[in-house]
Amino acid sequence: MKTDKRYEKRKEMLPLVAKAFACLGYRRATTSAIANECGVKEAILYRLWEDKKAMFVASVKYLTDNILEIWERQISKTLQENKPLEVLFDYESTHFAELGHYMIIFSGLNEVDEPDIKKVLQEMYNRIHRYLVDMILSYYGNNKQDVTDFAESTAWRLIGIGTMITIGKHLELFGDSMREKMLDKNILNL
Amino acid sequence: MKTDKRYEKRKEMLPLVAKAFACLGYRRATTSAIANECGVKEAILYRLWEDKKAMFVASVKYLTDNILEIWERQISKTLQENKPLEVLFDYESTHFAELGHYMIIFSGLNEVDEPDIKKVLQEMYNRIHRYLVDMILSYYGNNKQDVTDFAESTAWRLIGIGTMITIGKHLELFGDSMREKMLDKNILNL
DNA sequence: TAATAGTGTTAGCATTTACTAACAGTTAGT
DNA sequence: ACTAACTGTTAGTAAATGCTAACACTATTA
Repeated sequence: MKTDKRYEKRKEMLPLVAKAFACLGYRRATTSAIANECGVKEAILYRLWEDKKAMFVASVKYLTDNILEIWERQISKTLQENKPLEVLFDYESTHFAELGHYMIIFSGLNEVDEPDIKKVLQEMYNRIHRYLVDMILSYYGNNKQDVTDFAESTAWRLIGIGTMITIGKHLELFGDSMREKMLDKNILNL
Repeated sequence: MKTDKRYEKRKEMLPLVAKAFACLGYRRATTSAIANECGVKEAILYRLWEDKKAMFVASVKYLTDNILEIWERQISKTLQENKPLEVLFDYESTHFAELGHYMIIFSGLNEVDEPDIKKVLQEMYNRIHRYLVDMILSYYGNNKQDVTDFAESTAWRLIGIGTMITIGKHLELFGDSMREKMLDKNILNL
């Protein structure tokens, strides 16, 4: 039926739409630029999503899934030898910002007066935060209240540090060695 | 002469121009919106600055000065009783993101392919970073190499945490108590 | 007073941009 | 084969936006 086909098509296009947003940000990713990236005409995109905002919302969701999947895969790959949190630190300290998923967030933050966009960004941050919290808790193997508090604030801090690493890379503020120092495991009092 | 008057006018308008950019971001701050905020017509702005980009660059510089001045004032106010870094922590843990100076940065990050914008953002980050590094160094009262390394990476981390606090406030991700925990002095191993 | 420079306002231009109508060709079901 | 739905393309529209020309008015200077 109609909806089935649309669903398929959306699934096929979404990575490309998301890529356009991730490279250009919300405003600069004009509908024509997105269509170009997808190798189709604008009218086709508008048959798959109601408007540009809907394309953006779908892209944020997609990229969130994407990041968590990559982390998950990376962790399970080396689960035998290392603790998850350490794997994540090692991975991110070298790969952070490689995917270029960040522009979409910064540009989205400028559009928060659109409720849909605000909501999807909240969901994204909360999902990533929850994932990190769980990992920190399992690292310490403890669920007492004060540890939970520590895990939650630490998780937010880690996301912040990651953001700064991203900005630093984007603006060429510092090099690889600084990036590694910023994500040194010592900052967790390990 | 001509330039003198222009200089005066610019100085008078700049805080309002900056406010428009800070509230709306680069793209949403249309020249008409900026002019509105200033209570003048667009043509007048274009007699003071070459183009919108120049207005933005001037605004970023202005806001950087502004932040550093506020910090400086806050520190000198309580210098007798506390160490500068602690004052800054206390101050920021309650006031962070109050000035709303952040939108201008996020929106600027989407325009980095404009060399002027990239440059002014780099300068801004480097100035703030240097300021924090000096403060951390003076806190530890030591200039050995490893301490410098620590101070530099810690300063970037602090800016990152501040950024996350800002985003958290903007997106209503967490409340005041979390903000305080995130900027707890313990994270400096004090 | 006359000439020059500066200020404020209007109107508008050229371009971009999100979005759509409509048509031609194709596929699919009966 | 015939109808109906879908796909791809063209062309275009209405609004927004960065920016400017040009005019009337005022202040300044010679």
